[in-house]
This record gives sequence, structure tokens and C-alpha cells, in this order.
Amino acid sequence: MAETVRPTFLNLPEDKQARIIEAALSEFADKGYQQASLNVIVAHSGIAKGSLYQYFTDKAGIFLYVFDFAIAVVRRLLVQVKDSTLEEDFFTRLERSLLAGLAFIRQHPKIYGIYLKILFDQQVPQRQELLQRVRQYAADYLHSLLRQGLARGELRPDLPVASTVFLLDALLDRFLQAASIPAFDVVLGLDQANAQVLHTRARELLEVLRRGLAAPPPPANL
Amino acid sequence: MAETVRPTFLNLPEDKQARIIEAALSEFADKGYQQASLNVIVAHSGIAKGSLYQYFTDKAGIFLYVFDFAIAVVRRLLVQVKDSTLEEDFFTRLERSLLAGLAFIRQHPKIYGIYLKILFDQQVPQRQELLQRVRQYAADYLHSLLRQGLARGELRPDLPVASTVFLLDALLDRFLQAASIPAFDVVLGLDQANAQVLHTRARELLEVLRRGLAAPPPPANL
Amino acid sequence: MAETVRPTFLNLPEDKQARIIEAALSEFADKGYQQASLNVIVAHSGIAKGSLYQYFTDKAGIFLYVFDFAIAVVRRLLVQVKDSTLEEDFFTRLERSLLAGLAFIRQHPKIYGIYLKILFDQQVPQRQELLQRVRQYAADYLHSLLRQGLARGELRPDLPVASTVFLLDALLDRFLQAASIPAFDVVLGLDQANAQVLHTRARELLEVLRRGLAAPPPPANL
Amino acid sequence: MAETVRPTFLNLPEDKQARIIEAALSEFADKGYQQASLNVIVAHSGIAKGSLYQYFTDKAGIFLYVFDFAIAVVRRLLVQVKDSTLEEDFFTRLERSLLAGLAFIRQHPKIYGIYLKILFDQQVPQRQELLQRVRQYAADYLHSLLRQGLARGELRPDLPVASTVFLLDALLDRFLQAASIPAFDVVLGLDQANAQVLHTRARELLEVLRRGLAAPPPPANL
DNA sequence: AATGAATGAGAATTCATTCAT
DNA sequence: GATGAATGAATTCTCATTCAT
Repeated sequence: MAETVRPTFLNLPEDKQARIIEAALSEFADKGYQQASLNVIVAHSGIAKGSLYQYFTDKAGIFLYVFDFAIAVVRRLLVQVKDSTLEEDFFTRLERSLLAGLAFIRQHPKIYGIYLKILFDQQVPQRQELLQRVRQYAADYLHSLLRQGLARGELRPDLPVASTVFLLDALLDRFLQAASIPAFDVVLGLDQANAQVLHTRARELLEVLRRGLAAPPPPANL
Repeated sequence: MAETVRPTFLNLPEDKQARIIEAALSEFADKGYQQASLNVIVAHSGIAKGSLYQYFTDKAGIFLYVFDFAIAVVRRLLVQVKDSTLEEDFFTRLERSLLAGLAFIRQHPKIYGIYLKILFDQQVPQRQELLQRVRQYAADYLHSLLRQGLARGELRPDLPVASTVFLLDALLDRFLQAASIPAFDVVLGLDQANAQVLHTRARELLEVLRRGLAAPPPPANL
Repeated sequence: MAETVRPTFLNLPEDKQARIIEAALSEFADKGYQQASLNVIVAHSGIAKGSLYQYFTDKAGIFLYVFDFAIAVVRRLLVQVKDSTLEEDFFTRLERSLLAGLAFIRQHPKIYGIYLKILFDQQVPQRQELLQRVRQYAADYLHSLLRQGLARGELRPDLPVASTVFLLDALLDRFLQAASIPAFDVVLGLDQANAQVLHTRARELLEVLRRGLAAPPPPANL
Repeated sequence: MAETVRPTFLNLPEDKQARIIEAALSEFADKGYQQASLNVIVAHSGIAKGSLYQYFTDKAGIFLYVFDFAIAVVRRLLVQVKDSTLEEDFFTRLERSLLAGLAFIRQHPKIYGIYLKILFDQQVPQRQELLQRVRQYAADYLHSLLRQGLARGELRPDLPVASTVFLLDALLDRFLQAASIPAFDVVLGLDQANAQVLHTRARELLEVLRRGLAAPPPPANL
């Protein structure tokens, strides 16, 4: 893989690096790859136009770097949620994951924004690969939850695993989209995307899932 | 709301209108709003650049017009699927809807493409409103299916309707996305997005849903 | 071969075309291909930057067009000199050619300049091909002169034709270079490249050639 | 004349100097003066960008220094060829010079390349002067050969010396150009510029020259 | 003496929009 | 009503040179 970041950037004082990453992240999240303007990024970073090219090979280089940065943040979250809920049962873990996701996009809206932008933008460099990385994280995460749930007998043993991963992924991802795109309120049945209602809605959804996925209770007389 | 299309356009011979709509639809579906080039559109329509501005107010005007056009096509499909399955039970209607959707994006990839492009593009004019219209159609459609299913006793009577609409919408929409975006293979559990496997997967998913949503069978001894 | 000029340019009023060709020719002759600045060309033509791209596909397109234009001028000269000296003997034709060349570069210094620039500039688009066209004209021209001279018995019949073409080409071309590049005065034996001395020098050179190439006089006693 | 090289450079270890000269020579020979990039030079030299400005005043300074260096190499060759052929007759010396030239450009293509690049590039600093130095060497060299040939009676006594120097210079220089620029094949009468054919062609040319320049043989009966 | 980060002017190219014909 | 030439601001990227450390 070709280099994208120059050592010059990594030698920069941390706060300067942070300012640049922040500016680039904002711009890419706002406009997508092609439409993002390096002029805007340098203006917000307070650096000269030429400097950007001392730091990165080109526009794609900047993008790939901030994307990597963003992915690292997400991955850290997933690992942390997974580890901190190891003892919980499947449905609790699912709920905790969903709530953690909601909290994350509220705290890092640009990171979620950059992912959404890339989803359907053909022009993004190495898009196929970037998307697969993200989706793979999600799929692995859900697989892991499912396996544990099955092992513990919390889920119907005849569950078609692949389809269930897909279903959960669609649901979780869309739920997060709905939380960031007001237009989705209508399919969420909300008048307004406010946090309180979202949480209620989340619990109802999990209830539906529980019915569809959970193992039947043991016969009463046993 | 300001005018977007000029009467001049509507007085044009139908085939000329069609050529222009087709060219614009292709370009917007391919590149998204900002990235679409009017030069490409006029080149493909075989009209002069200046003429475009006799027909529409500006770029946004063209976009909004073809988007309306696309929505009308979708709406016609939904109505038709709804009407032609009135007699079926809920789960059959759902399956037929999903298959109709798959057939539609294979037949009208540009229309589906323009929707996907707009989903997360902040720069699209009146995006909020356009998206709401689309999502509203889907929500209404699913509500209608659900209501009939409940009325006929095919679904658990205690189903939280709004959450279920959301769940179904997420699932159907994501399923269609997966059919057009190879990167989703991984969460679909596919090695390759081929039509045969997609149909199998669709049936498995519906089975999970049936378990989660269907009314319990009446007690045997009654 | 890809298009380089757009019809737009050819539809322009002739004086506007002429101003643009003139400006481009000047700039390319002055700076060579890569170093030439489109900014300078538009400034001298008095047109907007964007207009250049309505007229030509890109920088290479502009260059190739003015090069073609220049070649056409040169070719017209060669044809005219050739035709107007058909009755003369070989050495007279050579002298007339040399003088015509001197007159030409004095009248069209930019056309000669663009040729010189391209000679050693690796970056020129289609350089190999362009150069070959120019050299081929010269070679054909000299071949034609030589053939006639041989046919008329004005030249030694044992003359190695290819080598002689090369020798004449080198001499004529270098002579013209010397006339445009003062630094060559030193190998021309001039203190100053003034027209009078150049003509004298030309005649001396032709004398040397005559001795080397002319057929020996017939035996005296015949 | 303003200083171009700084003492700092001359105090550098010889191998470091050599690396820098080599890198600069390569770049200038490859791209010409303006198009050459100091970035490339520092990258190939393995020194820091700032250091270049400790060693030389500016880009022109670097160029002039390596040009001087290149000229010194050429001059050494000329002296050596001249001295090692003192005993030969004029035409042999000429042939040996031509072959030495061919060998030289094969061995030092960059030095010959930098000369070719500069020949017609108006932007080169002090171009006029640099070119004159080079041409002066060639003229002096040929003058010296001619004088000796005349003194020994190997050449027609009525030879116009200045014109002959010009003729020889044109021929030799163009021959070398032809050896490096494929486009010249056509005036050399070659299908392919291969070394074997070049040598044959060289001998034919010298034969033509011999006829034009050599003194007539003494009357047989004396 | 050596470094390498910073700079900003200038390069080629694109494009929505206007307007005279 | 139709045309298509004209525009200029915006785009990404390069590069010689400066200067604080």
C-alpha cells in the first residue's frame, strides 16, 4: 500500500495534529470525499495551503488518514463495550450495545458522519476496502454476541446465524442512522428525534427481537 | 415554494422531455447532486447548454424535477404491489414486497441509485423534505400491511406497531442496499451477492420475523 | 487520434482566432511546452481563462494545434521554393533554399523558435511524432533536390545519397540555428550575426560543398 | 559576477560533494533548468532541503556550478583526444574525434544531455555565456585540427577556414545529436539508430568530406 | 553547519450560470 | 425559443525559498 501520511505530520506538535485532523474530519463528514475542499480544511486548521502537502501525499492521503483515525476510535469503543458486558445475557448485551452506539454518535457525530458519507459515494478512494473493514467489525462483533448467547442457551438453537447477524446489523445501524437523520423519524414513529423517546423505542424493538430469537422457556413442570 | 421547472419544458415534445429526464436521472444517480455535471447532461440529451436554463431555473430545479419523476415511479410500484396482494396473508405480502423491491432495483437501478446518493448528502436541495416523502411512503405502506395483518389476527395483538414498522423498514431497505452494495456481503453472510443466494437469505429472514411477529397458533383443543 | 481543437474555436471570428494563435505561439516559442503558462496566453489574447477550455481540450490540445499551424506555414514555404527553382541547377537551388530559410526565420522567428524548443524537450506531447514530421519534410525536400541533381549529371554519380542528405540537413539546419542563436557566432567565425556576413558565409560554404559533391568537369579535349 | 557556490560546499567531504553534483546533474539533464526540481535533487543526494541553500545561493547557483563541472569533463576529453592523435593525418583525427564523441555520450549521457537541454532554453541563467564557452571549445579544437592539416598540406590551401570550421562543427554536433535523438534517424537515413550503422554512416560522411576538403594528389609523374 | 517545517504564488482544469444573437 | 460563447471563481497540487531551532 502506498504511503499517505508523511513523517512531517507525525513530527508535528500534538495540538497542531489534532487541529488538522479535526478540520479534515469536519469537512469530509460534512461534504463527502470529492466535495470536501482542501481550502476549507487549511482555513479551519490555520495552516498554509502548501503545508498540507508537506503532511500528506494528496487529498486521498488526508482522507485515508482521518478515516483510519476514525476507525481506531470506533474499534476502541466496540472492544470496550464487549469486554465490559461479558457477564451479561445476550439481550442485555444487545441493549447495552445499542445505547453505547447512541451515546457514541452523540459524542462523535463527525465520525459517524464520515461513515455515512462514504457508504454511497463511488468516488471515495479504496471505498470498497474501507467499507468492508467497518462492516466486518460490526459483523464480527455481532457474531461474537450470538455465539455466546447460543452457547449459554439464551437463543433458539435452530437460529440461522448469518441471517440473524444481518438482521441485527440492519437494525442497529438503521437505528443509529435514524438518530442522526431526522427524516427517519417517520419510520421510527417519532415526531421528533429526542433522546428519551429513542430509548423507549429501543427497548420495544429489543422486545420484539427477544420474542423472535430467544429460546423458549423450559416446560413449567420441570 | 419557488418554481423549478419552466412551462417551456412542459411544452416540449414528449420524447425530448424523456431524453432530458433520462440524461439527468443517469447523471444524478451516478454522481450525486453536487458532483453531477450539467455539461454531461446536455451532452447526453443532445440539447444546448442554454436551453437547460430555458427549461429549469437552475441545477436544483433540474434535480427536484427528476426526483419527483422518480418518486412517482416508485409510488406506482407500491400501489400496484399493495393492490395485487390484498388477499394474501401478512407474511406472504411481506415476501412479495421484498421480491418486488429486488426486481425493481434491478429494473430501475438509476432510481434506486438517486435515492441512495441523496440519503446522506447534506448538500442536496430540500433534502430533508425529499427524504421524508420517500420514507413516508414506505412507512405508510408497512403500516397498512401491519394493520391488515393485525385485523386478520395473523399477528400478535400486542405488537408495538411503530417499532415493528421501523424494524421492517430497516430490514427491507437494508436488504435492498445489500443487493446493490457489495461491501454489505459481509453482514449478509454472503461470499458473493448473487440473486439465488439473496432469495434464500430473504426467506430465512422472513422466517425469523414470522417467529417474532406471528400470532401464536390457537390452542389445539379448542 | 483524439480531438484537440473544439469546433467552438473554429467558429470564432478570424481575428480572434489569430490573436489566440499568436499569443500561444509566442508563449510556447518562448518557454517550451511545460514551462509555457496558459495564464500568459489568456492575458495576451485578452480572453478569459475558462474560454481557452471551450476552444481546446487541454494544454496539449492548444500546443498541437499551434504546432500544426506552424508546420503548415513551413510546408507552404518549402513547396513554393521547390517549385520556383525547378529550372535551376543543384547548387543554385541549394543556395536559394538557404536564403529562403534565412528570410523565413527572420519573418517568423516564433515558428522557428517553437521547433527549436521541442527538439530537446522530452515532455512535449507526441514529440517523437511531431519531430519526425518536420525532419521528414526536410529529408524529402533534400532528397528531391539531390535526385534531380544526379539525374542532370550535376553531381558525382557515386555520391552516397543518404549520407549526403544528412550532411546537407545538418548544415542547413545548423546554419539557421546559428542565425538565431548568437552563441553560434563563434563556430560561424562571426563577431556578430549580421545579415550581410551571413550571406557571405553561406556562399563560401556552398563552394566547399560544390567541390565535395559536384561532378568532375568533362575532359578538356572533348 | 555574483557568487554562486558557497565555501561551505567546498569544505564538504568529497563524496558528499560528488553525491550532490551527481544528483543535480541527473536532474538538470533530465528536465532542463526550469523544470528541474530541487526536491528531487535533495532526495537523491540524501541531504536536507535547507542545506542546499547553505551550499549554493539559489537554483541558478547550483546549475551554474554543475555546468562548470560538466564543461571541465568535456574539456579534459578534448585535450586528451587532441594530444593522443597529434601524429595522425587530418582525416584520421577527424574520424577519431567523431568516434570519441560517440563513446563520450554513451559514457556520460547526462553531460551531453545537459548541453542539449540548455541549447534552446531561453530561461537558463547566463545561457548566452555558457553556450559560447562550449562552442568556443569546439571551434578552437577544430581550428587547431585544420591548421595542422593545412600546414602539413593535407588540405586544399585555398580552404575558407571559418566556413570549414562551421561545416565540421555542424556535422559533428548533429551527428551526436542524431545518435541521441531517434527522430533524427530519418535524416540520417537509418531505420534504427544502432551503433553499427552509425559507424558505417560516419565513415561515408568522412569520405564526402575528404573529397571536398583534401588537397589534390600531387601530379603522378613528379 | 544542518535541519526540515512553513509559506504562498502560480500551475492546469472544471463548471454553473449569463447573455447577445 | 434556441443557441453556444464567455466568464471567473473554485478546484487540487507543486515548488523555490526562508527561517527558527
